[in-house]
Amino acid sequence: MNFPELHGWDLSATEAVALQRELAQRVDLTPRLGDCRILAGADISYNKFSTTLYATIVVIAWPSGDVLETQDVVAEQTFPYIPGLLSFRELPPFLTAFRRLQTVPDVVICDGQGIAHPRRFGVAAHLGMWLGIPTIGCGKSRLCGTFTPPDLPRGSTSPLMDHDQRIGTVVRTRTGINPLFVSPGHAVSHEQAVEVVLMASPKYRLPETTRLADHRVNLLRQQANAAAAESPAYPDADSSENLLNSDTPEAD
DNA sequence: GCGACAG
DNA sequence: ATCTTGTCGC
Repeated sequence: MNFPELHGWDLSATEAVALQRELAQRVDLTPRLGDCRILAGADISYNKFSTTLYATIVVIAWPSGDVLETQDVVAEQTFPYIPGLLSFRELPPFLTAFRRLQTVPDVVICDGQGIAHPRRFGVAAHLGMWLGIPTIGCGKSRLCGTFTPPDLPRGSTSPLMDHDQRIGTVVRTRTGINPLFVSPGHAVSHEQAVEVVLMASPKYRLPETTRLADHRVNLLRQQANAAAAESPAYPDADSSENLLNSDTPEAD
């Protein structure tokens, strides 16, 4: 995919919040979503206490579910996780992966919120503004807003409200299972966002795109861990003590 | 000041 | 998000 640089990423948390307020003004949710035959999912994983991020994009055909393309990226974290500023941590590696993508998806389903965000600029809205294609926020939990739990049957919904404004929809994708938090990211309506998420989640709680990306990104990380254990860049302290100290006199 | 807080 | 075994329920 090809897309222009929207802004730089060398920001403080304060600057990031200011940028969100600025960019949120330009969010355009005018529905421009046509056919949904090519869906994309994106996910990130990392080792606890590590700053290395593993990112994966999975593109699938629908309704066949066939995987059309995947892209993996390993990158160092450039921004920490701060609630409300998730996109500044996750978008840099995602954008690298999307640049390498040969297939242009009809819609991207993101892990996290779209406009259901304190400044109406969650990760899906931010990604959509960069890519210029329809995106949907589909979080497993709530960032902000109030709601009444939807009825138990799959397909039941309940509006996610921030005071008097609707910012998303709480959607039950499996009967009796915890609902998802769905909101428009870019170029989609509330209704379309819900429709797409329900379509992409026929059997499990999470959309197939999210499940596939989640599975693959964890394989990527675990394989990297195994490779690192097999041929470490630097031997661990215990096994290297003798080698490292062989020409170093002991202290008195 | 206190509680909440996507991944 | 990650760590982590078994277990309760449809």
